[in-house]
Amino acid sequence: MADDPAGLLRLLWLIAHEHAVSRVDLARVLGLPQSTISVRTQALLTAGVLTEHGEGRSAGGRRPKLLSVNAGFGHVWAADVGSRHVRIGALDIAGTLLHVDERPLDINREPGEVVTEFAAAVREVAAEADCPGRSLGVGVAFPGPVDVGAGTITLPSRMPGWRGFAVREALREHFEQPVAVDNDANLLALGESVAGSPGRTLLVVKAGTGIGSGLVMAGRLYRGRAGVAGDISHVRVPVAGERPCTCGNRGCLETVASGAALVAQLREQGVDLESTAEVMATAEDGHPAATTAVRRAGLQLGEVLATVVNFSNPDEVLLGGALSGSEAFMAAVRGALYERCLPLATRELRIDRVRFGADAGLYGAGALVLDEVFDEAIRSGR
Amino acid sequence: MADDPAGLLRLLWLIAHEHAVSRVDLARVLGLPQSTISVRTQALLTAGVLTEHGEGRSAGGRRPKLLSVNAGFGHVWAADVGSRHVRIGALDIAGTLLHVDERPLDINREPGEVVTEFAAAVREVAAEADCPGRSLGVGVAFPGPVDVGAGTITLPSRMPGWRGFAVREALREHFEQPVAVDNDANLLALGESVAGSPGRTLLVVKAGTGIGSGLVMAGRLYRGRAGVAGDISHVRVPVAGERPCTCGNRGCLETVASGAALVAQLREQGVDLESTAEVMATAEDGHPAATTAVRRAGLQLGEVLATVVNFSNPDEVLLGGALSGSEAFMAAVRGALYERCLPLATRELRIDRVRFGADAGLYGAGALVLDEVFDEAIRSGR
DNA sequence: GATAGTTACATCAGATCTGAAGTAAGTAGG
DNA sequence: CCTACTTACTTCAGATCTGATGTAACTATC
Repeated sequence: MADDPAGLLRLLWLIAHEHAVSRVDLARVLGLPQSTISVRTQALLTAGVLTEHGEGRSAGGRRPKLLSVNAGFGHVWAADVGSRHVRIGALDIAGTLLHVDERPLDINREPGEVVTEFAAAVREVAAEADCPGRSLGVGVAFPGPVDVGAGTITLPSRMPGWRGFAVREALREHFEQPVAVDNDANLLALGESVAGSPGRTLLVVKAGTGIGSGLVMAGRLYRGRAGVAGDISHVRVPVAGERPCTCGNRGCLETVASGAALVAQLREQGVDLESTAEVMATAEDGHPAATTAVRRAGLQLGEVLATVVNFSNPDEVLLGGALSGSEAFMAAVRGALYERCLPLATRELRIDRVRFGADAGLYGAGALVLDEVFDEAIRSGR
Repeated sequence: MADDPAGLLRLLWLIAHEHAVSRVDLARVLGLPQSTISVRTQALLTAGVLTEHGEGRSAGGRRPKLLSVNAGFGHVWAADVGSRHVRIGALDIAGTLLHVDERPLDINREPGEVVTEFAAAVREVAAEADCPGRSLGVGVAFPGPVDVGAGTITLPSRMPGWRGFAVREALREHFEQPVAVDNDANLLALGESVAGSPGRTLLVVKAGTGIGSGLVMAGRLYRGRAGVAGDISHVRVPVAGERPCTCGNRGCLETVASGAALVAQLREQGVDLESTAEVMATAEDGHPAATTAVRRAGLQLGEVLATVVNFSNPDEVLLGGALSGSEAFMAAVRGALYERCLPLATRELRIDRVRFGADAGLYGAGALVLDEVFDEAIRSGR
């Protein structure tokens, strides 16, 4: 549990999605001894998170007892905060998304106000949705470095005025429930790791308005010393030349391959666009300038990722964020990676989109709170 | 122990170097509970690795029992295999180097022959040296990717004909002792981590004839999926243009910043040189072309490291290998890192040379075997 | 020189995890 | 319907680690 923050959650996920339904299945899929599974499921049964409902078909021996997740136990709220909007969703305790909605939210204001507005938005969505059980916690992904231990925003290049702001405390006051916060790219990575095979090393990249990445090793999210691990947006790339970046430096990847950069580039060329989403829609419509720009962004990102892949040697590279929706973008990234990485590093490397598309961040934010919720549930139910 | 391969070794290191002499000291320095230290020291005392010799000064209470390492328990042999030479050393069980020697060794031949010659060289050195106790094991660092689990050479760009060769087995037959093998950059990293503060994340770079790096997180060496993690030598750098690399690709860092590249560059300019060592000596003598070349190599490496540092966000960046001996090289790397990294990533980042200079690989190779030796000693002495 | 406070170390009980053995409950074949 | 084999799950003992408590041995103070 402690050595795998997503341990119990992955177990529930497997049960809920019928990838594993009996204790033996779980042991096999998770690569853990049956005794360990037996103890853990027992704890979850006692806590009321799991229930048993009858028996399955025999495979030549004793029939397995069928496990299922007790949906009535409750749900959590997850949110993925963007520059202009916030995506809000409810997840059941197995980490499955029950309901999603998107609301406008301007984060370029006084943090306290934003938090209040955010809380109201969540309550609104909650009133509309019909989620089973009571709400157990809230997880939020922010578009910038977060000090997870302290629950504060570290250095918000896209969130001016938020420096050092104690978001977690502010949110807890509004919700009076467990609250967990982290960086959006990290949570993208965490969400994918829960649904993926255990023990694999994942490099998950969020290519949206900004660019970020998260690394999951052996089920653990690696956050680095200052919690800024995974930053690849300020790597110098030759084609960026001397273009100034929000970080104060010049020639960063972000100035040529981020959604924000694409918007700027296309506007320079006289294409009337305002958001990353519009860029993607325009490219999808076959607009030549937009398509070329998206493809170039993929090549640039791929070049940078090649360095990171050679260095960290992951099992999978997963791409999320708005740009990853484009086939041309994905192809460009793949091409650059295969061309520039060592054969040994790419031989069995899986390069793919994140499983949950635009909702991937929500799955991760949900996973982060759920981990706390289960710890609490098991501790108290003993 | 299991979660920190250098656990016992670090403990012994602290005792031997008088950084910690009593159990309470150890607990404080290692950040572990006293009870754990008590149990571990007891096991080491029983195994005969540690001894108690009298008591220390009181600090206002009960006098501490002084611990010391039993040098008579034995020693291990460590080797750092280079392209043309092999560096051979003996380390006591605290991981301290007792004796070093360097011998010529041509690895561009049939692996079996090389191993035989290597074993003979070790025995020669051993005959000359007067090391306390018996030999307990052998650790060897190779200049290429090693499959540590299987004990084989993976893909030896600098060791043609070694592909898949079972070095560990071959060595074990010669020495009839525990043998441990790994990549040289990995062992450089491991060696530094034992002597450094526990729990820190270290990015250790070997800049010699080739370029490699190793990452240590929370005392654990990260080897990646295929055991090729840490490769940064085949990243594309703009100044390398279309220069062909041994990896089959073009424009790699290795073609401009490695010792081999410097030799080639300077020879093109009419400077008569053959080895990386000569390049460094020439630069040290103030030869302008050599100095410029070394400095440029540092800048190139620094640019690439900036990406890796932003991504992995370590506590320390440590440089080893022949090039790191140059002040100009170090300054260039530092400069590039500070210029290109995020302020958050460099704010408390330590950038330095490896503690043990040319012997750093030996410390790591020794640490790797010693870990096995202690496991064995404790298991049998029970 | 009794008392209180400090420091160092040992020991133990509780928690977690896991391998091995045990129990339960089926199928298949005669 | 009895025996042998499978499969599924439980239980238990042993290992490791650690927080809490206990013991030992000293210093300082009145």
